[in-house]
Amino acid sequence: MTVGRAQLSGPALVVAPRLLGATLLSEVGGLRVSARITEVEAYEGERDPASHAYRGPTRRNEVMFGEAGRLYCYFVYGMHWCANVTCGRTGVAAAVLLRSAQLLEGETVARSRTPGHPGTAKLASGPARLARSLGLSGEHTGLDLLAAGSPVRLASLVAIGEYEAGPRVGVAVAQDHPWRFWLPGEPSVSSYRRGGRRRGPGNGQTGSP
DNA sequence: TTGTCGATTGAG
DNA sequence: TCAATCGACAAT
Repeated sequence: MTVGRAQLSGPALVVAPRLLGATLLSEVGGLRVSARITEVEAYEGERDPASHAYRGPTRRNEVMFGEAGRLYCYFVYGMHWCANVTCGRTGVAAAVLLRSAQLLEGETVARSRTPGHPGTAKLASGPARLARSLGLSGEHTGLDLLAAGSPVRLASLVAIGEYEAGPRVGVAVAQDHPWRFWLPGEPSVSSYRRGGRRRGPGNGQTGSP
């Protein structure tokens, strides 16, 4: 199925599951790697406290306020890059974090970019490893994933029969809603980790008296 | 200008 | 369970 911008335009909670099973193609550095998306997370903009766009537009999150179907890469924990697909209408921030994927082509390239010796299924498991395997970083932010000549693009969407949903990984706020979506039974899907700290009084993190 | 914290990962 | 490691952003 060809990817239309309209399919990517809308609330992140609606668009996110549509990306499950889609093929992401990277030709960064002249090296071809493609992967099938198996796990995503939705980040709404100004109404989602966990979103980078929660406090309005800044230099970093600017692309989230643009048209749908662009790449948004951000740097986190002083060492990792993570990749998102923007999805809001122009002026309305929203994005879908690409958390995990199953490699289809370019395993050798992906392995050369990934430290350690992860098994094949884990090469693009977790947002930072996914970005690394596909060679994605800040310089690619803003790329149009739907443009034929783009070095990074969404090659196809697939009609997904079934998926599962749950809380976002490593996010301590807005745990009221299942924002994470994944394909059941896929070995590349990452495991759940609770968010670190909670905000506000009575954070309930005390162990025992 | 300074301080805090993070959409993670891998080791202990 | 914890350290690595640094950019973004809120608070001075």
